[in-house]
Amino acid sequence: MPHIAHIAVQTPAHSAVGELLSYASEEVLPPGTLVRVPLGRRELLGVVWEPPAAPAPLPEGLELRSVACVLPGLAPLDAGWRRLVAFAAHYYQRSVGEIAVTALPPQLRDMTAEQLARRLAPPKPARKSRKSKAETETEPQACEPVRPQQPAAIPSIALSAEQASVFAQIEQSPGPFLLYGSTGSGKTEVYLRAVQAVLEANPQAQALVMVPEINLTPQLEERFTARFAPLYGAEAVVSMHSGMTNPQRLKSWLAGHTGRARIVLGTRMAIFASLPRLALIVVDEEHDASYKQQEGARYSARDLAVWRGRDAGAKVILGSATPSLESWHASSPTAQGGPGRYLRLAMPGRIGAAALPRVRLVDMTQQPRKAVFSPPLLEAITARVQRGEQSLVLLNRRGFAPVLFCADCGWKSDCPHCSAHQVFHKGDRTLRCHHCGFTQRVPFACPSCGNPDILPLGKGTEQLEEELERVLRNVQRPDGNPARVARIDADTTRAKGALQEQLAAMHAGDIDVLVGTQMVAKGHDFRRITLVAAVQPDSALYSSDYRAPERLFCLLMQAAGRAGRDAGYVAAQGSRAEMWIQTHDPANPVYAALQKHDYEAFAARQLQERQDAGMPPYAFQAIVRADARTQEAAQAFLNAATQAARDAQLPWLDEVFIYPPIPMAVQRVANVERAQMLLEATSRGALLRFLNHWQPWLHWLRGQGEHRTIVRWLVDVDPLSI
DNA sequence: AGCACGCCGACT
DNA sequence: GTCGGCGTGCTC
Repeated sequence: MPHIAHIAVQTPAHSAVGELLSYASEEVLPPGTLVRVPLGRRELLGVVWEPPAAPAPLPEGLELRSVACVLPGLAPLDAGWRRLVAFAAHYYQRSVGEIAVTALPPQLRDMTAEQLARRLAPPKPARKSRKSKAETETEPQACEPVRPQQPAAIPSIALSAEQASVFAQIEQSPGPFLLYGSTGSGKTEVYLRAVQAVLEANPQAQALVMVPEINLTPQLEERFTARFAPLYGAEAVVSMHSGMTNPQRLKSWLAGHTGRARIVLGTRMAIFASLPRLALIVVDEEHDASYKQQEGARYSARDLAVWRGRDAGAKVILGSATPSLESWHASSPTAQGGPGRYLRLAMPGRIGAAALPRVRLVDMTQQPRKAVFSPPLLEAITARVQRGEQSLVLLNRRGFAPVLFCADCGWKSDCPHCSAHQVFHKGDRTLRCHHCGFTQRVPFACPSCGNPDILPLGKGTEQLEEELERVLRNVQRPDGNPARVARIDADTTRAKGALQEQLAAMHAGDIDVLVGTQMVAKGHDFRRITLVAAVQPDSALYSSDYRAPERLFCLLMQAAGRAGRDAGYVAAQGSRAEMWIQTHDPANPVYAALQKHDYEAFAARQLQERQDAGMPPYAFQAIVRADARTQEAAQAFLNAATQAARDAQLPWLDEVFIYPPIPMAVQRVANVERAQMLLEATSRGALLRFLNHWQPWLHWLRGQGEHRTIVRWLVDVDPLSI
């Protein structure tokens, strides 16, 4: 007699198809088993789930179909992984199936049982020669951790007193920890030690180490491989990020799932890795916005890390020089004087006694108008080129100019599909919309009035590079060669390996001045930079987003951290590392705090403001967004959704404040109008429970006649920008 | 979301 | 006469 299996499949987030689908199965399939099931005319990957407490009755007249096959050779995904998936689905308002299937390596989705079996089969020795037999005999079993007879000399560095004290606390207490250490204080060494400790304590333990960006994985991999491959074998360290090919991702995933991988390094997606023996999670640069997924299921890998760690009994270390206000708040003593939820561990010192860079503010209201580079900044850069030191110039805007402009008729290079300008890219003579990708040749004359003299308005990295090349043309390095300027942004690093190549050129000293977007402000360890300049950081101060000052402060602190990382080098040069900021508002408290390198004062001030205004982390938010052909239709949907919640008197509604819908900052993208509505509550639980009750109504509303025109709707819990 | 079926315009 | 446009509807 066949059994009923409840399977999580990737049903679309907003379809009427229910959470778990029921299938017939000859055998009892344990939860976590990976199966392929028929759905309509397709066959999909699914995960067997525990039966729901109250099984929904099958729709009338629907016949149960059978599980097509069980994927062979794979242990079921364990209960910890399933709890994580279930929690994320519940918290971020998605279906279990969507989270479960997207958390698996993509290749698994369209692999047949035979293909997988072949993939899992141990590679057959080509020929049974005596030599190869001898080799396979001495080789350890694939599933056993590779352990040399005698542990190789551990290439670890002696810890500073600060590092040692922090490490001792990580050993002694359960965490979670907020490792608050300034750039260059040696946080990575603490991570390495913490990982080493858990791997030594338990021969099966696994550690997960996350970084915010793909770009940062190679250097991380290098350090972890250098430290741990000699001890546990090269197989023991694997990476997981979206830059890998599908076969690579499958390989890493299998290594984690089977326990062969002891250390998994990756970006936010790695939080969903199957790690049956997880003992430690490290979230480096925990403040970074990249940990929040911005499409599909909008999860925060950092927040999930804390949850997963607690659930799995694994320690969690969140590290940052400029922690998110949420984490800072969570690690502060409570109002009653009790300990915070996180244990804060501070490492204020910079390794090697390198002083933090001196922060210099240039008051742009006192500088020649229209100059991108103030004369004193140019002088400072020039002097550094002449001394053979490197400079880094930061501007968060790609292209040559953000807009083209006709002074005669007022025409601007607006994107025809978005409420945004098309950016002028001089390199390939194009106008490009950074929102929808629409690209055109640059017109020879104003398309509106024929004026041949259309002007670039504002500055992008391309223009900075060009201008620096012009100004530094006659400046010589100590070796007599002319100054060399280079640029790193998404445009110059599109080709595979291009970024690594350019970074190598920077490390080799082939570049004197590097212009870049925030891509280069994060994490890279340039030894010979003694000057970092933010040429136009002000715009973030006038943003409507209340998190903008926090983001700006973090970015500038991090950028400042790029300067003078090699104390010996800076001292030998007889100079001091400097961070230059060109601003029209030098009195702004963000810059004042930066000048003193005083994150704590900045955080205290920001938190006070947040508390006064009743904003996160003192309140909890969600956004409901609707996209439609017209702004009216999008807002009408949101208004109707609010009305439906009121009419139905949904539970918890009283605990939630629903703001009226407003157009998004970029109102139209690719000819779709976008509107959003903010929800606020003083209790996370109330907000969540309300959303869970509301969701079916949003589905239902979508099907009602007048709202059929809606392109999509979505919920963003704990949004990062509003 | 896929992937069907279904009913009307310009082409080998 | 077909190829194909995307509107509507269904999937355990």
